[in-house]
Amino acid sequence: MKPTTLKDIAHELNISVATVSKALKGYSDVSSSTKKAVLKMAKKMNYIPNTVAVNLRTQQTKTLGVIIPAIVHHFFSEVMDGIIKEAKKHGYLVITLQSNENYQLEKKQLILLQQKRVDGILISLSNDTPNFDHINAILQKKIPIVMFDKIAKLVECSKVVIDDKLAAYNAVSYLIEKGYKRIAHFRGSLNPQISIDRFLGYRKALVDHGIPFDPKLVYICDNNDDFNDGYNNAKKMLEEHNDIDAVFTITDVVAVGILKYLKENDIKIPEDIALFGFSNWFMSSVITPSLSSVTQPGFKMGKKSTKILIEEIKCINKGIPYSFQTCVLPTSLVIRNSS
Amino acid sequence: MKPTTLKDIAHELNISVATVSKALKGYSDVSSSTKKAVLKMAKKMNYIPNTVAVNLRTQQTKTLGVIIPAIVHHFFSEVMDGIIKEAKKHGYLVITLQSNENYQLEKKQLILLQQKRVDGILISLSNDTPNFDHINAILQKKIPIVMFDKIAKLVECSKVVIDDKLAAYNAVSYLIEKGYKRIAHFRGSLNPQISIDRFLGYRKALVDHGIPFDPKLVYICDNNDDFNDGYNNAKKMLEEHNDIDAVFTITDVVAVGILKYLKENDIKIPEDIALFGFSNWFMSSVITPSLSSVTQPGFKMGKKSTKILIEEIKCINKGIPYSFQTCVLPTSLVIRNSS
DNA sequence: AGGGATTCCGAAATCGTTTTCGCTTCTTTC
DNA sequence: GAAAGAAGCGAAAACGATTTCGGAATCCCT
Repeated sequence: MKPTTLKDIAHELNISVATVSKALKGYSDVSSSTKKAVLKMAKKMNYIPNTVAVNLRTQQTKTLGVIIPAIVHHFFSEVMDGIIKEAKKHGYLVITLQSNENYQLEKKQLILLQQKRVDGILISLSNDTPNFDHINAILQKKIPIVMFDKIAKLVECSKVVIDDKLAAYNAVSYLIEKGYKRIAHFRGSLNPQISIDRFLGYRKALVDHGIPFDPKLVYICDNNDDFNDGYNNAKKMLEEHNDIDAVFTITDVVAVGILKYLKENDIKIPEDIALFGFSNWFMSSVITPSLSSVTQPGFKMGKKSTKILIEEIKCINKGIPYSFQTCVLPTSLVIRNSS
Repeated sequence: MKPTTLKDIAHELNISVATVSKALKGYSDVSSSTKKAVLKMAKKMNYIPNTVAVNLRTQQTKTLGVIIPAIVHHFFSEVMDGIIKEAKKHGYLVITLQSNENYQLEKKQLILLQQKRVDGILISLSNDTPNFDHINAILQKKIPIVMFDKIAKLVECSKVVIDDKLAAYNAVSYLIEKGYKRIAHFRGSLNPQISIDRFLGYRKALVDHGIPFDPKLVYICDNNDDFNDGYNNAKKMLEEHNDIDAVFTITDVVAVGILKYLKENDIKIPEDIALFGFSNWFMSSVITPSLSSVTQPGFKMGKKSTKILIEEIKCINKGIPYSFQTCVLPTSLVIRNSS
């Protein structure tokens, strides 16, 4: 009924627990005959080591904690895939927590992870995280944290990101070079760095190409419902302006919302209004018209973040110092029929 | 540097570890004055209980293990959302593992979860899982397992599913009633129950409506690449038959693959060929033409599975017997422009 | 004042490992 | 044949909590 323990094996073999443990772990001070006997008995009794006990003894859990805003999101599920696969490669398990874009919850989840004594934490910040004391508090306890995607520039830890500003700059520059002149921007919430950076890239592209920046052309999508944010703001935009010829959006789903509204109102894409999304969701390649977008390497981001985190954990275990790194993953433009 | 322990608090207050523990846990045999002092000191020293030690002592981890084929999948990410949220409600954390549709890996992951001493396991089987000994082995150790979506009917444990056969039956019946007569089926791998059931529903609908079942109209999509499976088999189908007027697919992405091929070849949907998908991905509502589909309540499935699992864990802890339940979640047809 | 009840606290066992250190026993060597 | 070295094993401490049980101190009551 109860799982087999070392003690059970030791008792069965009339030897000590210490010897059993050492035999199983390949210590050299165990004769090959007893080692063989232990191995055999362990298999016979279907021994499965109790990780909880091991964790307590070794003071590490071989477990990583992950906090993301939401898992039902193509990008984040790709990141999770990368995290889980890379962690597995190094013998780590991962506990997944969601912040639901909620600061209070994010704080609670961090405490939970500390209780669980995870060896390290991966986090992508929630939209309404106003300060980073909760992150710094953990860092200062020497628990390594790697931030990805939605990061805080001011926090001193390793980070894995894309160059959001540059990517946005390139996308908008492409639109401009294609001849579009009145380009609106559907941005995200005001807080997150990615939202700020993509906006800055948008603005810089305009200015650099001699197009005046008009704040009235910037719409904020911050209801955590990208599709309807896009749809509703598209309506609003068309009521307020009749000269928009392109829209650059914070993410593909917003663009799809716009697309829906435009099609319903017989506005041609890209002839009347062009669209350019961000993140390159699978969906974007199959809708009509297909949506131009910026690739955002979620899987790689997950893998790289995890790799860095595990390296840092290793350093801490060995007591050797390490320095924080910021890894910027490359992006590219995928040009499709919407622009 | 090291996290505060009960011993640290006890030492600081010149009382015993036992008393500190009891004070923190609200035992009645602690005077209110010392309780107050302990609480204060715990806060001052920023005490965070070590779950690993608690787990070892209490012999449970308050952790659930989840094994799914892949997390990068809209349906499974919804399930995960449901699982994580329901688990959190009951104070459980979840460890996510992927089987990559691989039987060997699935087995290994199960062992990992046992090592971790999770209190219960949620699993959706991989496509190429040929037998269920590995599942039964765990069940017989009295570790509760709840299967969802891709289940094994023969395994005796609780299950949460939809009625795949009925849902498929309804979808195909709808097509027939709409006047479609030569209806092909793009099915999944041969192994999984859901794939079998949806096929059976398809066949029964034909037969019940007096349409002969033609095995030549069944195409197998089993390359773990739904989109291209749909695309390539669509090509094949059109080469082999010229009278198909509708296709019912195992999942939406397959249908989207077909859709792509049909559009490339100027075959009108639904005039020439109608399409009916399964799972109702978000994508299906925004592509052109929008895709009819069967709703598959992923979030609910995750929640319900977790709820049942935690109930079973409770029963085990209390030593009261329980019986396995099979919960069949309702589905419905979403009729859109593709049929 | 004496007895019983109550209140409060702590020693110690326990969960299942890992790892150090010391103790035998055996082998080798001159 | 004695000293030195090696080989093999086990006792015990430790990780950080929980919980039982018993003891000491205080209280109340006649």
